[in-house]
Amino acid sequence: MSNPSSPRAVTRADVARYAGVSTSVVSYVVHDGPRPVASATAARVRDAIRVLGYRPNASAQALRTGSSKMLGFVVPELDNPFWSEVADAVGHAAGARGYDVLMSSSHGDAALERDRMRSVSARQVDGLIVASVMTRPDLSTLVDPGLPMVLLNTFFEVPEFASTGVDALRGAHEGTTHLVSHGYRSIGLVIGHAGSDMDLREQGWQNALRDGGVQDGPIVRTDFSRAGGYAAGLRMFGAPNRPRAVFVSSDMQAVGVLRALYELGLSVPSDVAIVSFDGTAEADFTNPQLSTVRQPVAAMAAAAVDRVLSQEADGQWHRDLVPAELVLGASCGCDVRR
Amino acid sequence: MSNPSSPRAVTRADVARYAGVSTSVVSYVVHDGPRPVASATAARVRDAIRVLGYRPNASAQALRTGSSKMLGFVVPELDNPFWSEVADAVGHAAGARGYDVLMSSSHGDAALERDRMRSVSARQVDGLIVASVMTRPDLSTLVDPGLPMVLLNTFFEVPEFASTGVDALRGAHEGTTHLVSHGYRSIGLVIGHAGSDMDLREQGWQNALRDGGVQDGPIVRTDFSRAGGYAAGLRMFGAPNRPRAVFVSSDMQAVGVLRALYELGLSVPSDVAIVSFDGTAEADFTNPQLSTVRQPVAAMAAAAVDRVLSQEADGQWHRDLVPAELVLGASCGCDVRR
DNA sequence: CTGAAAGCGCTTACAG
DNA sequence: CTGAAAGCGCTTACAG
Repeated sequence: MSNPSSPRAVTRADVARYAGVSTSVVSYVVHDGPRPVASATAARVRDAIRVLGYRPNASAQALRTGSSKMLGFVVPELDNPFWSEVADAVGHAAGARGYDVLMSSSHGDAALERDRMRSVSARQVDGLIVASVMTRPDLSTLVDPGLPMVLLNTFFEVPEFASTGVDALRGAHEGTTHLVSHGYRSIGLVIGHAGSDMDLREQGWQNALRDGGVQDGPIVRTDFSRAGGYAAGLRMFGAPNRPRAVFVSSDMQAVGVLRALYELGLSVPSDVAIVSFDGTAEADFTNPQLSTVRQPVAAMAAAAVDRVLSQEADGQWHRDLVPAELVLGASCGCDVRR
Repeated sequence: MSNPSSPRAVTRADVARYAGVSTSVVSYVVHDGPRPVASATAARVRDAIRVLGYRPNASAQALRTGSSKMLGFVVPELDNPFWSEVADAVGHAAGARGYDVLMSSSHGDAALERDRMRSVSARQVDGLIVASVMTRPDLSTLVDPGLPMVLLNTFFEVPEFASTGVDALRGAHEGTTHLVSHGYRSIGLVIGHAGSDMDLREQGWQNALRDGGVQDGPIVRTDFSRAGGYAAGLRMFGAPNRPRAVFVSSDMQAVGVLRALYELGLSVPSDVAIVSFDGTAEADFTNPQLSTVRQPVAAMAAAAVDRVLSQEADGQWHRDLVPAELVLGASCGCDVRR
């Protein structure tokens, strides 16, 4: 497919010829081993590399060594701010360790996710990081035996698979407890669709209410999107017995709730107080600024990369649980500048 | 680096052995050519492939054929909503044509961008799509001769390089003219830092004012970010002679301007009307919804992918100019629902 | 219709 | 310290 008239790329043989050495020596210089090279010879080789603009052919290296120095990252949607922050963080963490990242979007579809995992793994990636769209990933058929794999941002421990995720139970508890501490006695929940198990964010909300001696507020289940939050907001706050506050399971949904409240003519936080979950950059710039339970995206990504690069495929598995942190804006009713 | 105890991946030789044919025949079946295979034989091979779970080693294929079926995409920042929408679109467009995408962030740094381009190109990508951080990319030293390359989202024609970009002059003109048509006679500009040339969005704003018989409004130059827009907003609207309306060069900046106006106690659109540029999903959900000049991101990405895949490295170059479209929200003062 | 063989560009054990 | 050679897994021209 590449242009037939294009000049052939510079190979190790060209460098060897130019420097008057064997091809082995070129490799020894490039990798600084495994055999020693006389410094004068090495200097000649380095010169040739510079002059000719030689860079090793990564495909040949991958074929020969069995390692591509690439990681695969399968993500639900790259155009969702939360996921794009995660993708950026994965790219940073991988880059810091000398790895490039092959990113692939599953568009939130389980079948496509499986497809992308297989296709990425055929590219000889050294590891696979998957933000699965499945709540409890059915991964028995997915895994390429011997390919290190880590699930990123799972809210549950997934037996037999390495996984990294936030402590959502604790985070949701903290966010909801904050609303309780403001004195609100009626606190609703807008929550994304989970699988058969109860979402830990819902569990955390419920626990916090009970711990605070507050009755369960209304629940609206919806998509994890701005549009989903908007629909949920109209439903929850268009009703006569609207709650005084709400905990929302993602920033994107909270942005939709804000729009709904705006249209309904309700003010935040004086009519309705909000705490959401994620801590994206977008939440820092809503009006008013969202109080939100921040997922430590950079730490999660780094943990996932480290885990996948150090993984033993010997049946051991680990769960890296990272802590969430409540970041106060003005939407909860706190007396902050914004 | 891969696990030493991991089972060796299935190769073509395993399939051949299992099916009782030569390795050549396996390839013929996989690719449906170039030599014919008896249907009974082909069926046996397909069976073996299925049973063993064989997938061709992409590194070996890339080495042998010179084509990796991968495209490289170098992007300033993956966690910026506009760029993540572009990245998603590039992924879609490439996937539809059978290509995976190696994404790499330059973090807005020209030196790093060069570095990423070189590293991606060493991976035998079949083409390189670059959203350059340079206003007028100095690419003479960057290009890998023979590697098809396309610049994405350049606002200028870049001689000697294939490029794809939006018709920003026309788009900015249309957005500003819309403000003029609302009757506003004082229309400022918040514009990102460009290079030495005048940004076409600034030019379009200026042309529209002059065409409409309106005096030039104040200009504030700032970063292409929410924080940049916020600072610009405080400066432009905290002053006594604030303009009645403003054209903002990106949605992210407009989000920052909205925050500044919120803090200043000014209402949109009754005190200040806004039209911005980009048309990201985030702009659809600000309060009020931003009126914005939408870049057709999917079309741009598709054009860039098509161009890079069809490129002749024969010295010809093209510019694909895609049209922008004004999407009306409520921030301009239009009487729409939101 | 089928198969043996060359060669893509590397790394590295081995011999000198 | 240096180099000739094997082999990673493929594709495809060539021979049968």
